[in-house]
Amino acid sequence: MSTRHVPCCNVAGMTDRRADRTEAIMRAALALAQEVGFAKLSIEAVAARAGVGKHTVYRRWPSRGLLFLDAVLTLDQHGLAHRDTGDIVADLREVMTRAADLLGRPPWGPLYQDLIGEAQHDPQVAAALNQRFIEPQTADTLARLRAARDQGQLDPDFDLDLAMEILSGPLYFRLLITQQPMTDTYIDRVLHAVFAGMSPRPDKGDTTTTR
Amino acid sequence: MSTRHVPCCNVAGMTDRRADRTEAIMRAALALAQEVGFAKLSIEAVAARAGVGKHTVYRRWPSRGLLFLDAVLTLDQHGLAHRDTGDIVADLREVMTRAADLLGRPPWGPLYQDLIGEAQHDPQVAAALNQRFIEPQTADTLARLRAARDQGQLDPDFDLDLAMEILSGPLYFRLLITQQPMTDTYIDRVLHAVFAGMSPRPDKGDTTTTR
DNA sequence: ACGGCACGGCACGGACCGTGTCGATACTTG
DNA sequence: CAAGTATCGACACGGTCCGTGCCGTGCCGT
Repeated sequence: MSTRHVPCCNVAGMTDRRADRTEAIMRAALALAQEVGFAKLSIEAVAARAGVGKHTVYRRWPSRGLLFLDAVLTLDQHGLAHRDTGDIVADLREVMTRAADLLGRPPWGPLYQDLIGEAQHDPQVAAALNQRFIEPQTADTLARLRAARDQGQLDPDFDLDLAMEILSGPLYFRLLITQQPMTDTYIDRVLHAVFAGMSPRPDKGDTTTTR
Repeated sequence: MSTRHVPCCNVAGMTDRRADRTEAIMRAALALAQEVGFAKLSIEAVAARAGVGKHTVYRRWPSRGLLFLDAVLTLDQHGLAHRDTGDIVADLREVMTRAADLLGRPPWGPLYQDLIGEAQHDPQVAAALNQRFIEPQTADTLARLRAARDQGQLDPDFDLDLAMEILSGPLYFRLLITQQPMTDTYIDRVLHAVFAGMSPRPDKGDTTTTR
């Protein structure tokens, strides 16, 4: 009874045959999703591609959406942690640029988009996505903002939570709604808007407009 | 050969039997979607509920997603047009509040959420949603912002496009990602952040934080 | 050597898909 | 009013995929 009844995604520490199948299934799901998109992703096809019986998939994941979530969240999040160079805007810009590159462009962009789409239909996917990706990410951003405020770079009553959502919101709006590209200049515009209005130093820089 | 080959949703001007079926189908789709959600919405069930053959559905809509789009966009958009009372912030707040009520709460909230979710999988739905709802809405917002700038309420180099996306983005972020409610106080915080930083008058008001 | 467990393969009933056919019905045209 | 035509509902079809049950096999620890 060593590794039994582990519901899903407990890759670390599994040296079993079980771990091999789990990884094979996720890899197959990822490859197929890139080829045909999540909408046409079937458990049957994933199992076949992974060289695995359907049961082996169903034993691990209760739904197609949660399998897809696990597969997509294998993406490398290392670049999305904030450094502290002392310059809050530069540090935020670095992560925002990397996030836009990673989540807004192939190969991960369309998958991430599909994942959020599925989260709109399936509450379990939505909850897991928040818990396993969004919340850690926002916590990191908030910590960096709080450090900047403590260092006196931001006004003491700077609204950290709101700033985080104003930094993220427009990027998600572009990704999910208008589906325009998230360019570096756009990120700069957002940063300028937030930190010209809310920081103590009214340092006017570029107001470059794209359109 | 009068009303033939009208692809879809040409309700106005149809007095045919065709119009009756079209409306019956959309009503059935809407009702079923509210009951079981878009994920479990099948053409068969819609046709059965509408008392209609499947062909009658397929003749009008090429996909389940586009049918759902037409059904959802029957919502009443009247309250989402900006007035011009002379106070840009008040006018924006009015529409934002109404939009949050309409699109963020039952009965339309979950449907709108599902619709955006489907847009992530289906480019046709995404394009149509933008063209038929998002773009008119943003155009209206932009027009109101431009009027305010022309009236001298905003700085001449105020970035209108960006402001629009900073006003919308955080609300969509809450609707689609964190799924937190879009409260009136949150709308006020967003408005304050944008118009404290970008308007010529640094009129500090409420910095009410919810959490 | 043995017992248990996860495995792959296979088959099943069921839900929907998208299409085809057919006779009935309503609208258009002359 | 009558002939013609487009659309309709009903039904049937092959196909895909779902989720589950069963069976024989191979790997595992004991």
